[in-house]
Amino acid sequence: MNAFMENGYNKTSMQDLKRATGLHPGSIYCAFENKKGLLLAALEQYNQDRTAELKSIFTQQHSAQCGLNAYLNSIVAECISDDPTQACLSQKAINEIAQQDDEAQQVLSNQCRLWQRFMCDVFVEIAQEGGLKGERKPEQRAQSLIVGIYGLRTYSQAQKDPHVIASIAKQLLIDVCR
Amino acid sequence: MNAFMENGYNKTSMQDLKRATGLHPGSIYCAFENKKGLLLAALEQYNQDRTAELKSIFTQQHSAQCGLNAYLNSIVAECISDDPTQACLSQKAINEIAQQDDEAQQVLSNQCRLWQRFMCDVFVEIAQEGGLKGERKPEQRAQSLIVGIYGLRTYSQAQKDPHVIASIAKQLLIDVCR
DNA sequence: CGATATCTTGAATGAACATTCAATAAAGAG
DNA sequence: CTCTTTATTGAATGTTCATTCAAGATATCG
Repeated sequence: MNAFMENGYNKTSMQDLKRATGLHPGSIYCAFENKKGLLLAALEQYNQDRTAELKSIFTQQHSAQCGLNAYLNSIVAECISDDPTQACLSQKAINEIAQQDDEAQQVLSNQCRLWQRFMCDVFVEIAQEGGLKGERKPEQRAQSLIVGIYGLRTYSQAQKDPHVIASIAKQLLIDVCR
Repeated sequence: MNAFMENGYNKTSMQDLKRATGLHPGSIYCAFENKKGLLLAALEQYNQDRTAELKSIFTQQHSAQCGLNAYLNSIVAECISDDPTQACLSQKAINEIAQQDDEAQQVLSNQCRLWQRFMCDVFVEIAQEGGLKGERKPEQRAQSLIVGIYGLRTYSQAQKDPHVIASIAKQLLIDVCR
């Protein structure tokens, strides 16, 4: 995961992967068939890790509203960080290889759908807490939120001003709960 | 530009570039020094083309409000398209190499800033037309718009439902003019 | 036309690439 | 302890990569 996050898929050589995994080429090919197989496994693992982290953030807070706020703060922290392993592997993969590889595209598409479903449930909860003003459907709010997060991650690589990133995230929270 | 858009930077070989440009390797190296030089030139050219197109969309409409609407529609059309040359080279480059190469990062950062400045002017115009409800600063609106467009482009590679893409864009327009 | 400068050509280069495989080691079964 | 199965190793493979360069073509100018 870290190797792919740092260099992207195409720039990551088998030698990088050998170093990152501590496995010899033969073992990697035995376990994952080829380089793409290892990527798919990394995407799977990454999604599991992030899903667990996501759920943990929300259960740690005493309301869905606070959860969403904490979640966005954690993303802002990642965007501001200069550590390449704080980037989102899914997003990098979507932009680099979704267009080139159908299998990867499908995995990423499913992961995105699951993420969206989770966020949708969050908005249902926030609605029950009375935290939503308008009458937009939770599905649409979840869509807008995810689009906003994708956008924030891209934007922050071009303009790494912490204050700006934080203020955009704040506005996103407002828009998505309006 | 097309070669880099289709394959990304790292996956594009010198042979691809030879085919795409009609130039022999020696000529490419004579004119652009190396592969990265050609990328930088492509980014420059792409930005010029897109800037001209952007301005043309807005001058073709009789108000900045209509211009923004037409602009978002054109982006939705690109997102929905399956043609890889309709993708945004800047966005692909930001996600693939901004982190890896300082020179490219700086070029992309500048281009983003110029785009944002243009959009900021658009919002000043829309305000004069009375098309904005709240009191957010035009700079912040431009930021949110750009973030939304980046996000839309990423999202559309994972979920290519034309109806969904269009509805997200519609909501983005609403949020950004609120 | 002749001389000088510039541009174009594409084969050659060595490095780096993804992948394979026979040899070796370890683990498991009887 | 022996035999069979499974996992590990890392050098070897052939390919493809970005880059170079001497030779040839074309343009420039007196």
